[in-house]
Amino acid sequence: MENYQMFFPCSSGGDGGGGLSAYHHADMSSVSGSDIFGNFHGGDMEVSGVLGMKTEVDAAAAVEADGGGKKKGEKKVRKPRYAFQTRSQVDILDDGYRWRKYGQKAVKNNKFPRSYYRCTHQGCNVKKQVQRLTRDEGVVVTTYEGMHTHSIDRPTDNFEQILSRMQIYSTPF
DNA sequence: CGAATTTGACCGGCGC
DNA sequence: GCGCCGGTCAAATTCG
Repeated sequence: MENYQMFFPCSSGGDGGGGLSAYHHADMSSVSGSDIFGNFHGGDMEVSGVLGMKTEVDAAAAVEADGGGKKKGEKKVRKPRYAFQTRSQVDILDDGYRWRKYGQKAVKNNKFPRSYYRCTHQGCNVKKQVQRLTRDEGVVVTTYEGMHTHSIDRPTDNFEQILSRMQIYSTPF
């Protein structure tokens, strides 16, 4: 009933994301290694269509207000991270939600800074990251973290509409 | 006037 | 134990 926030419910088993596994911030100290999505399209594998997505369940800290005074034994709430790689020259990939930029940091492996966004909805602690690939400025990686607990504030007709919008921004020459 | 955005500083974790 | 990197928050500013 409340699963329309998922753009792509295709995160089901099947592939299990066996193709994409480059998103690891483990080697933050090592210069060569944290090439996020660097080899993603480095070879011949490029985003032909509109986006390349990777779904991964990463165990992270649980930061949820329980409202019940004391809370212990927090269940391992995995924070699903969804990375969308889109080909667009503009970083304003409006998916229909309201985002508030709360930080911007530059990455070593990227000459472009990474933007941190957060959902402005109360109780919706969804975070979004937007990063541009150094090798391809036309490629924007949007990483969604968390799940929206409210409906979209924008008239989202269909995925095709969003995709169409993305294509509009993407001007292939 | 209110909300959103910007930039800087601070904090925590991990590595060495 | 110290240093470095990444991430987040906070205050000030700007735009609508």
